[in-house]
Amino acid sequence: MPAPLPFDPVQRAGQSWAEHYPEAGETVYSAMRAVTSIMRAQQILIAALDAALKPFGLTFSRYEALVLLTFSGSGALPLSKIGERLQVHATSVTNVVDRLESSGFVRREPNPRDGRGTLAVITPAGRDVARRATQELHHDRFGLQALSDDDLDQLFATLRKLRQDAGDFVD
Amino acid sequence: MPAPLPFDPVQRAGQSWAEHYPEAGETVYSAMRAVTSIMRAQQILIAALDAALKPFGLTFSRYEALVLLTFSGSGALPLSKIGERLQVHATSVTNVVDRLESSGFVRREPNPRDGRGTLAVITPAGRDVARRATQELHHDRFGLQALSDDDLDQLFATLRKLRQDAGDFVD
DNA sequence: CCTATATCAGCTCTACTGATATTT
DNA sequence: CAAATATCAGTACAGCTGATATAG
Repeated sequence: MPAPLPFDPVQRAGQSWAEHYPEAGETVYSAMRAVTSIMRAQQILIAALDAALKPFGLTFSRYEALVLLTFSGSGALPLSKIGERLQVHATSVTNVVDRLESSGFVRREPNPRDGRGTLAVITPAGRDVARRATQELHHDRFGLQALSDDDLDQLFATLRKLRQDAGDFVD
Repeated sequence: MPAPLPFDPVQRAGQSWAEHYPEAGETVYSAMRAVTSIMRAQQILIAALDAALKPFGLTFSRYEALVLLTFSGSGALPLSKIGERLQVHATSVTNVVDRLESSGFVRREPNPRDGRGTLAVITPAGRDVARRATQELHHDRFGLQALSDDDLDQLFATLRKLRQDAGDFVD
């Protein structure tokens, strides 16, 4: 890990932006700072989460899929439903389930209600690792120890507008 | 693009979390919603930005590096400085500069002040594409049209705590 | 001698496109 | 027949490790 900078690089970028694009206006500088902050925040969080999950043989993507399965009554979901809920591409679902399957955390079964479909079914080992990994992430507060409860709820509320605008859901 | 869900999947996940981990407490549900929202927001934004930049032969990473060069007085920066400012790994800087160089947007020069180092120097074509790409991103408000100026500034302020906590900078 | 800079080979991961087999 | 489900091959990208050559 490199030494910290003696200044906030995003703030500095915003100042440079204002100097070089004076006609753009404040709203553009605010947007630039926000988008850069989100990119960097995601990078920080995914690194922390993946590092915390590595001892369990999971990445955050695989963890999300596994937990979704524990939340379903039967521990089984069609792959299409997993993609829908986690907002990931069908081929990415195939990939994630492939890896969870080769780790022994899920198995595939044909969907009895739809001959085209496949169910991902969580195994006892999958339930166990999900439980232990969740305990760890709860302890880490999902990497967000630096933020207050109000910060967290405000982030959710604000980014919800963005997700809604992007067409993730109607509500 | 798939049909929108009739509910917010992050909100739904938060409810499931509270049901399945009742001992975890509200702060954990808030953290879970926030982290999931940040992940999804980044995915939405990077897709929009990369799509907007594709006609220019740029990705957002390459665009950031290019703009940083336009901000330096001489249009030249050591690769190490680029990595420091954009908070990216040295090998990633090499990769980004490789691609900008093969697009003709930058060239490499030995650093006259440090025999170990290399400068990335922006070319006239690089300046031109940076200018046009910036115009486009300003018009798109960096993909953040859904958010108000207050939302944007609040996001910056909140995520700044996270970046600071992660050791990006001291201030 | 130790550290910093940059590169390279090699790997993992996610995400996407386009094509395909199967079933509804 | 058209649409949905899942897979597969192939590509692009970012991110990392470990090793290396060079220079401060």
